[in-house]
Amino acid sequence: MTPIVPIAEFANHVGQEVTVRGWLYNKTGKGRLQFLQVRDGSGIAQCVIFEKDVAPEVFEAAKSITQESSLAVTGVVRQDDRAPGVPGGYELGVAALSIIQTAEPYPIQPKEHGVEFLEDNRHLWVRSSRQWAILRVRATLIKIIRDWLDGHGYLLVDTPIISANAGEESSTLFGLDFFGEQAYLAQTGQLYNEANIMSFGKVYCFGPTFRAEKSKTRRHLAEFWMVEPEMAFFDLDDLMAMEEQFVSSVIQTALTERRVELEYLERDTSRLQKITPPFPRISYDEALALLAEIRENTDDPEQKALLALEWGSDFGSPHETAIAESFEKPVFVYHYPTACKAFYMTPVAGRPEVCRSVDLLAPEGYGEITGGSERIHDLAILEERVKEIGIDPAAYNWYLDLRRYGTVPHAGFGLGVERLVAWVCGLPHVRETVPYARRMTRLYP
RNA sequence: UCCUCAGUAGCUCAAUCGGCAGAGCAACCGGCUGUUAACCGGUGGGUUCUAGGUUCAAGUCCUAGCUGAGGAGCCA
Repeated sequence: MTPIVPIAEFANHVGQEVTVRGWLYNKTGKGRLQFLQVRDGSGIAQCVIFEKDVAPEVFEAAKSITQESSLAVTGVVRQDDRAPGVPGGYELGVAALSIIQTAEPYPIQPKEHGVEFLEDNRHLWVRSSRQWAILRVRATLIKIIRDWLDGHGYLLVDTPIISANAGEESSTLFGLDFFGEQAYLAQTGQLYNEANIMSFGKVYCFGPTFRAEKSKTRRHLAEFWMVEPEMAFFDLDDLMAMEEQFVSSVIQTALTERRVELEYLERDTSRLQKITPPFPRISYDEALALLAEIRENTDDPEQKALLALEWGSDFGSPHETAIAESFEKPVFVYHYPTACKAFYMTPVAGRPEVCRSVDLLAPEGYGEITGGSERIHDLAILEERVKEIGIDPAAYNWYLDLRRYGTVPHAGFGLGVERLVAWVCGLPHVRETVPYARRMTRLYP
């Protein structure tokens, strides 16, 4: 028996006879010479079959094998610069071939397809090398995020996905029947994080979150993954300092660990390499002034209209993009108007119309990548805010309790995994950043 | 919810002024010893999104609907 070797490790097996088990990704023939591109999950390798080198039935099988048939090939690994693949540069000189199953005509070809067709066939599309590369980057980013937090004193504390809190924005929640009671799929684990920091100091939750918003844009999913760190004894400055270390480190590590995949995706990583601390920081007021300046300098009347904004409104997508494009690195925008942020964000002392919140806007049009704030830790102020917003204090009794029993200043933020993956991979749409996207128009497969 | 655009072969698309439904790829058959989404020759493949309407004649024009895409709002 020859050893079964992952394609990714071909470089360590040059001159040795090995077996690869996998699927036929693509095939081209030149008469008495056949090229099979075989993928095994770790990579894609070209397997070369000369008619004179193998038994007639093996060559016949190689000629007639269909795309995505499952197979095992045995042969000697050799270095050859002409060999395509991932990582490429090595190929297999085939001595034996066995077909496990001959695939029926495969719907996805190595060519352009429409997005609806591809999403209908997502269960097959995940095999495509581009999707394979993206999902490997995604898995690595998640691992790096967790490694960084675990290595910096944060404890993973899971928060519930089924939640009773109607709270802030019930229109954007997915409802469900919980043994006769109205329940909702979680939008955030943050309120539970605030309880957990009083036990563990620094925590994070990492899981799927759900928004029933009828959003149809390249940045929105109905089900998306979010990591939410929350820290006791953190103020807004601590928060920004932590975020820039965290985000920079995650990106730099991903560039190293997934170099091959990002190269395959033809991602220009030069801009990502510049993502190092410190990040620029501007206030909401300064951001408004910056937008006004950008409006002054543009001749495009459409752009002028899009960028119009009055004090007190939250930024839309065009504003975020324009602000972010003014900087090479991600930019922090802090002190947003209290009215356009969540009720639990701390008002600025002496200026309660703005709050101690901060969003991180990614460059290259990827928009808001994190959103966070210093939370209200004073019971009286929080009770007042609850009253102002008009939500039922009874439903938040446990949350208010946290301010009754040893409250401390604290802060936290949420980072959207899909937007991070899209940014790192340079993708135009978040639909490709998650294995099975759930969007307003997409529930199957 | 609003704005814009689109729907023709398995896939990606064409079809002039309203006048016989087309190509490439895929599939199938044949050829080719270094292909990179190979190439060359051949074969089969259609409820033109749906329902009405106008017309001698509708993929094309009109009305309504369905589905999708991009954007806005909202957000990570």
